Amino acid sequence: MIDSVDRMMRIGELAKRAKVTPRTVRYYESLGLIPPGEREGSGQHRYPEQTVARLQKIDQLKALGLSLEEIGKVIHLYFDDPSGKKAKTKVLEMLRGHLAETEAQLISLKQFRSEVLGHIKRFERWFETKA
Amino acid sequence: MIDSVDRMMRIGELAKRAKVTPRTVRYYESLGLIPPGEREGSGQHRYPEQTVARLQKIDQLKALGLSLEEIGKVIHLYFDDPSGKKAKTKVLEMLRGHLAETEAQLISLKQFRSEVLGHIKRFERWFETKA
DNA sequence: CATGAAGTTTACGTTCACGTCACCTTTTGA
DNA sequence: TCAAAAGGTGACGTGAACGTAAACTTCATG
Repeated sequence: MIDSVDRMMRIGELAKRAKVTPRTVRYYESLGLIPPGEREGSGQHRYPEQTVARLQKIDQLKALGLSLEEIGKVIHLYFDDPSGKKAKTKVLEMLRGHLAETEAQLISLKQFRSEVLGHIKRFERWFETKA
Repeated sequence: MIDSVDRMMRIGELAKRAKVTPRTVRYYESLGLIPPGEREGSGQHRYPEQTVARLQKIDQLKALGLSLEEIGKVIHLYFDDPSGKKAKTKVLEMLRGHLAETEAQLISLKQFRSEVLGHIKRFERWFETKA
């Protein structure tokens, strides 16, 4: 347990495991999306296991169409273990807001889908009348 | 008929009629999306009536979500092939591609929604056990 | 201990679809 | 005729998310 808890890795391994490039890791770190890797005096960073999951979560959120800036506003909710009622209340608030945004996105995405489908159907009808 | 056939206009009029800016006209021309306006020795361009329709068609395709690069691959079909069948077939292909992306996004967005709902429920349970 | 792989910082390059000067030439209208 | 309006060209700006090169330091291995 002790080993698995404080096993640290350097940027190359972290990047490979999260399927991103070291450049991306540094970029995200500069944006504060992932916690700064501890420096071992030598200047090299050391990252904990958890950071892999964090990078993967960022990737998931990106796939949802969120910008890195938007991700920055919510990513900590996934990894900070908030203590105290105030903190949790606030997290809950933010989650609800996040959910609302997600619902809104769902709606507009469905809207967009039906538009595209409409275009396709018009094309299909056009082909029928011509065939 | 003769008049309407070779009535030529300068970039300002063209732009106004197509509801774009002269900058956009030049940009599209540089990309080959519209045929180069004839130069009258003075260096000024003269565009035929048809170019208005071409700009409008570009706008329509943009509204469908096609990039200017994608539009470049099909726009000539609308004006070379009078039936427009080839063009529409190709646009249809592209739209299907876009639709596939949209569907994929919808799926992951729904997944994400249920994750967020899970978080909220966990918080609610936490509040219940504490209240 | 020597070397090559890996890591660090700095900083410019890239894509998209134009906007916005700047500076010069041509056209138009009173 | 002469100033204002319009046009032409070149080049830099925008914003997001990194890629890539350069020049140097540190790590790991035979």
